[in-house]
Amino acid sequence: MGKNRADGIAGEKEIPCCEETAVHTDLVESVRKNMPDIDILYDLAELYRIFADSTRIRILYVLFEKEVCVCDIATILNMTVSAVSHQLRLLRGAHLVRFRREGKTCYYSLADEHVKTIIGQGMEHLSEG
Amino acid sequence: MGKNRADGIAGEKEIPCCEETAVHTDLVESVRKNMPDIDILYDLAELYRIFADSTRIRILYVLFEKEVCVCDIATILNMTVSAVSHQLRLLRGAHLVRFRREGKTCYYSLADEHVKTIIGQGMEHLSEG
DNA sequence: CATATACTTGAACAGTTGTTCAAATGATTG
DNA sequence: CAATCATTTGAACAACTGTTCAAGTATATG
Repeated sequence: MGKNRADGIAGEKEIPCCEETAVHTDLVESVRKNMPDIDILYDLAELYRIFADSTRIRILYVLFEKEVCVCDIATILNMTVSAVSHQLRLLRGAHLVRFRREGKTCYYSLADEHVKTIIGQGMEHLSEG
Repeated sequence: MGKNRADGIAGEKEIPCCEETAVHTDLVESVRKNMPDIDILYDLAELYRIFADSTRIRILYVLFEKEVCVCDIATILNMTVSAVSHQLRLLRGAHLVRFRREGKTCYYSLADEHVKTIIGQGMEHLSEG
């Protein structure tokens, strides 16, 4: 459901639609040519889903500062270590954060600059709302 | 729940944490200074939630081409008009698409360039995965 | 090896989401 | 104003999400 099942792009020739209007072949073809494969779009949606939670964004903002351990993130954000760990697992799965173990302690840091760019663009969009 | 309730940033002075490690005052202060208000983070998460569905991304890719009516989007993407309309309402609410009525027909188009930038950055992140 | 610490993992629960179906608008035409 | 077309809206349902709680690793230390 939420996940989504692709049905690809339909139609072939001129598709009569809203009577007057019609889906023209060249538009369908353009879309077909420029839209990435559904599997990629699925991964893309999954990537944005990771950003779609303020807890995870707050964790990322902590990591903007420096590399920190799970326990410190929990303390700073006033959350349980367990809740933080669950979220870090998702962030790790999306390759948004890096992971390093030093003795008993696990340190997390930002994976790359895209995180900052994506969040920056989002903030820009909001402020121009 | 999913939505999220902010608890702000905790602590004040040196917070002993993982015994050896400690949350230092300057880190807490840095985070407090650089992290936007929770209400803004909430809006930001809500914005990404809109991108977090491949159906909506497919709709945006159609709009990358040109301004189209609901019915045409439905035809191109092989969806019901109703499903498309529901998603367009969300996209409209996030100011990601613009809306124009001409007689019986409703035309939709991209609101601004941030949409393309955000999707572009996401695609870049994926391809460097 | 027993204990303690730092963290991860799994199950469970309430809350949220996307689609479908049916009914309701809004605008145009006869 | 009745009929039709393009679209929106509301209720309902299954599937998914984030947190909590309890139990499980992994590493270090006595």
